[in-house]
Amino acid sequence: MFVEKKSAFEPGNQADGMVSMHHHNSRYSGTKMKAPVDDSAWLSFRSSPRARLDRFESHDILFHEDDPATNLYEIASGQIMLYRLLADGRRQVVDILSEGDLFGHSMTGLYDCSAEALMPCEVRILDRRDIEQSSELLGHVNRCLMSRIEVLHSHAVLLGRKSATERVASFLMRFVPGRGVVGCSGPKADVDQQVVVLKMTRQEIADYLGLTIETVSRVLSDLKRRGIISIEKNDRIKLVEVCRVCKMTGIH
Amino acid sequence: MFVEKKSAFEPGNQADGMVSMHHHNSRYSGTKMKAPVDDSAWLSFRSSPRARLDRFESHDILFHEDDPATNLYEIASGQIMLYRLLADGRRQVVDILSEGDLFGHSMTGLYDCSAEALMPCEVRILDRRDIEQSSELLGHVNRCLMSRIEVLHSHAVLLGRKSATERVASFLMRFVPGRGVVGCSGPKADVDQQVVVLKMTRQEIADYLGLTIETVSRVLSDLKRRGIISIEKNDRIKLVEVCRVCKMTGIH
DNA sequence: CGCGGTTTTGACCGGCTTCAAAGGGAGTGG
DNA sequence: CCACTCCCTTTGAAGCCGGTCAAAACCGCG
Repeated sequence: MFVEKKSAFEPGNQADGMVSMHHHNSRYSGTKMKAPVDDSAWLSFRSSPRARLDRFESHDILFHEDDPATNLYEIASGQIMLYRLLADGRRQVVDILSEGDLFGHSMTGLYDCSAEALMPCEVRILDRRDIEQSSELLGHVNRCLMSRIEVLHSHAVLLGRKSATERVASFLMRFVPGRGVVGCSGPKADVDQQVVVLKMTRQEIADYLGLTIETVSRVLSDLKRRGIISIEKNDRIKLVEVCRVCKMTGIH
Repeated sequence: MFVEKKSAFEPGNQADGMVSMHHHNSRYSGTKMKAPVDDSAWLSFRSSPRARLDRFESHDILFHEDDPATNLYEIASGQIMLYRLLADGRRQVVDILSEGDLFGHSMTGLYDCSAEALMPCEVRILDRRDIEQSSELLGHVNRCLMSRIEVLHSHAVLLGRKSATERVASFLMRFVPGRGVVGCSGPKADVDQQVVVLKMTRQEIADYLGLTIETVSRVLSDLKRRGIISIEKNDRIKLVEVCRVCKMTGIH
């Protein structure tokens, strides 16, 4: 079975410029992308019978840190977070993956982090050995890994050098199509609004941003008070003026 | 020209259990490594005339963030740091690379960070197009990228969730062969001592650990006062008891 | 010895965490 | 339909860790 990639602007649920985390494809994340790449070999491989499609519900754990790394996964739909734990229970969410992203690699034979579904997900389970044969497939895996590395670099900057407000602003921008992680292509239309649907609890956001739940909450309240966002329903946050949020990320 | 990988314990400069950053190969970083992998194709490719060997001095900049990503590099000897800057000058060192590590990949056509030599380095300049042909070569690149991702995950935990002391302890352990980044294999001998030679200034260490220069200095002074380390010469730090440092990393 | 750089130390401050309590929303049962 | 519970989120008050600013110490070098 092959699940067609959804556009971030399909009709129906995008009337007011809304976008959910669900629809944002981050595989080749963002705006600066080079020449288009031929991934036809990958497309036919992933839809071949060798790629089993599996389903996970919200908060299902696909694997734990230190489990034997048996599978390689590709997200067909939904979002997965990867996290690590310290011995005393401190948690750091190290990455958030979307449609098209690969995960479950390991150098050591053991997964280096845990993987948890942030929402109902469809996931393809792939066989490493199939991939190792073909340079086209390996090329695709390569590009996915490189993309991950660039995102992890951004995240290191966020965790190491940004203030709480800048972190939250960056986090919100992450879910604005074409303006997240990588770069800002400027306002897209006259109405520079965007509704972001967060499929993460405050605790998960905090663990991703290296903050506490209280700080995340306080920053969001503050942004609301200043009229920069409006919180429509705890997990639905409207960016009243995307550019203003963008300017708070610390990048510009 | 082909530079043989050096053992961390070659005779001569290792008499007192000293190890410099220089001799620590982190390519397949650490202890948990799975089955040995055949990299003969890579070894012969890298020593072919297509791989030009280049030399950089300490603090030479190989490329800047947003430069066109023309080259792919492999470190033959030395260490390179990758960093990103925010608009107001805040810097975050996102990775530190050693012998065997690859860098200079890009999804976007532009480098996503700057690269600076931490010491005199020999670097092989490779051609992407040569690599894209062969699945053996791509497999090697893949493993290097996966290894980077695991290190970046560790670093996210450090930046997001560790105290200043834990960060510095983790940093020091990074340069103890077989006990850094990935895992701790326990004390190696009766004398559990190790001299670490830092080829980074306090500023660079601070920018790597997401701290200020003053905090790094204060933590080191504190560790010295408590007899956990002794600072022989600003860039030569002796870990009096490696296990004690290890226990301060927050991992155990 | 004097100079420029880096590193260390000190004093103070502020942002984020911690601890504690109140608020809100969804689901359940009376 | 409302009361009650549970869990998550928000708000408040206080404390602390690390940042900031400033000065002293150190170190290599001419």
